Amino acid sequence: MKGRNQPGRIYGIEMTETMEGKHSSRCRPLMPADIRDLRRHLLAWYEKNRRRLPWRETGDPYRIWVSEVMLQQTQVQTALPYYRRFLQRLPTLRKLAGADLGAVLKLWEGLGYYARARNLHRAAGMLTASGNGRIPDRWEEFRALPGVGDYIAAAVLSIAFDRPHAVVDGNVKRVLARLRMIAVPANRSASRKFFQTEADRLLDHRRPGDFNQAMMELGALVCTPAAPNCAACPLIACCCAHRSGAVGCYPRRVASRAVPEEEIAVGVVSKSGRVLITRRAPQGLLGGLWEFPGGKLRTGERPEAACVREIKEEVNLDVVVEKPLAQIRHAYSHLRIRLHVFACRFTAGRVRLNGPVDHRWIRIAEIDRFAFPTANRRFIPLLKQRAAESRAAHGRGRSA
DNA sequence: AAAGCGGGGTA
DNA sequence: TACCCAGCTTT
Repeated sequence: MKGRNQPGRIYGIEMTETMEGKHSSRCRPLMPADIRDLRRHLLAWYEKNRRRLPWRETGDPYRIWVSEVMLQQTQVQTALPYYRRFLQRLPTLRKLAGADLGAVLKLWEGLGYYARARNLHRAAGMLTASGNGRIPDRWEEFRALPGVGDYIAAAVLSIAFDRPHAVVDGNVKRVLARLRMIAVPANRSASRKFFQTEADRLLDHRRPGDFNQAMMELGALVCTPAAPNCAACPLIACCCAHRSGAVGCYPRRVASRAVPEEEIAVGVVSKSGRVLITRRAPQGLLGGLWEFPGGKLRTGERPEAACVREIKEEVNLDVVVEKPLAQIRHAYSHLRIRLHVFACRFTAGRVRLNGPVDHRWIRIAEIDRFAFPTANRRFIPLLKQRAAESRAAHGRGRSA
C-alpha cells in the first residue's frame, strides 16, 4: 500500500485525504473467490465481445510481436492498415532481418515513434544472426532484445507462448485503478510496480494470453477514459469505484507540463529539375527519416533568413529564397512546431553535411520512395503539383 | 525519476 | 484544447 497517501492531482483538481479515505473504505480486499469470479466473468465477456483483429487470428509469435510494437501508444484503428502492409511485405522474421532500414522506415512512415521500427529491425537481425532465427519463448532472452520492455515481453510471451506474465498498459492501469480505486498516479514511473503487483494477482495462469487481452479489450471498449459504459461491464459487481460513484476520479494522474512551441524554416532547394533532401541521424527525433533541410528560428530572426542560414550550416550551400510555399502547424506530444516552407534557388557551393548523415538530389517523381515525417508529408502534394505545372508549361513551350 | 520520442482520435 | 493511446530508452 506504499504511496497510497500521496495527494496527487487529477485534471488539476486536488484530491483531498477525505475523498481518498472515503473511497478506500468502500473497497474491501479481494478474496480468492472474488478473483475466481472476476476471471470467469472477464473471460466470458471477452469470448463474446472481442474484436476480430488480424493478430488474434494467428499464433505466429512474429506477427504477434509486430502487432504489439505497432500498438504501443497507438490506437488499434491507426495501426491496422500499417500492420497489414508490414506483414504483407515482411511476412517472416527473416524477411524483416533481410530488409534494409530505409524500407522498414518506409513501411512505418506516418506511424510515429520511429525507434520502434529501428529496434524491431535490429532485434530481427540479432535473432537471425546469432540465434537460430526463432523468437525466444522465455522472459530473460526475449526481454533483453532492443525495443522489448516489460509490456511487450509479457504480451508476446503470454499470447504466443501461454507464459504467465501479466501485461500492464494504459488500459490495464485504468481498469485496475477503477476496479481497486488505486490512488497512486497512473502517469508516474514510481507507480508501475504497484499496478504490476495488482495485475499479477488477478492474472489467470490457465489462460494468460486471453486474460491479458481481455483486460485490455475491456479498457478499450467498456472501461474507456471518458464516459465508461459501466452498464455493460462484466466486472461491475466487484468494481470499487463504481460502488463509490467515483469512476470519473480514476485513474489519478499528476498534471503534465505545458508543451513548448518552436518555429522552423525549411527550404526546397531546386537545381536543374531536382530538389535536395537530407537524412536525419539514426537516433533521436525522427531518426533515419528524410526531410528538407532547415532548422529553428533564432529569436527575432525572420523565417527567410533562418532558412538561408540553416541551409548554409547544414549542407553548406548558398541559396536565395524565391517564394514562400506553405506554413504547416504540427503538434507532437512534447512540442508544437510551425513550419515555414520556402522555395529556394541554388546559387553556389558544394554539399558538405553538418548534422544530416546523407543527402540526395531527387526528382519530385521519386519522392515517395523515401520516408518523411508527417509534417513534411503535408506539403509534399504541393511540390508534386508544382512539378506537374512546370512540366506542362515546359511541354507547351516546346511544342509551340 | 523524469524526459524524449509521433501521430491520430476524441470530447 | 487537452487528454489519451496494447511503451521503451536514455539521461
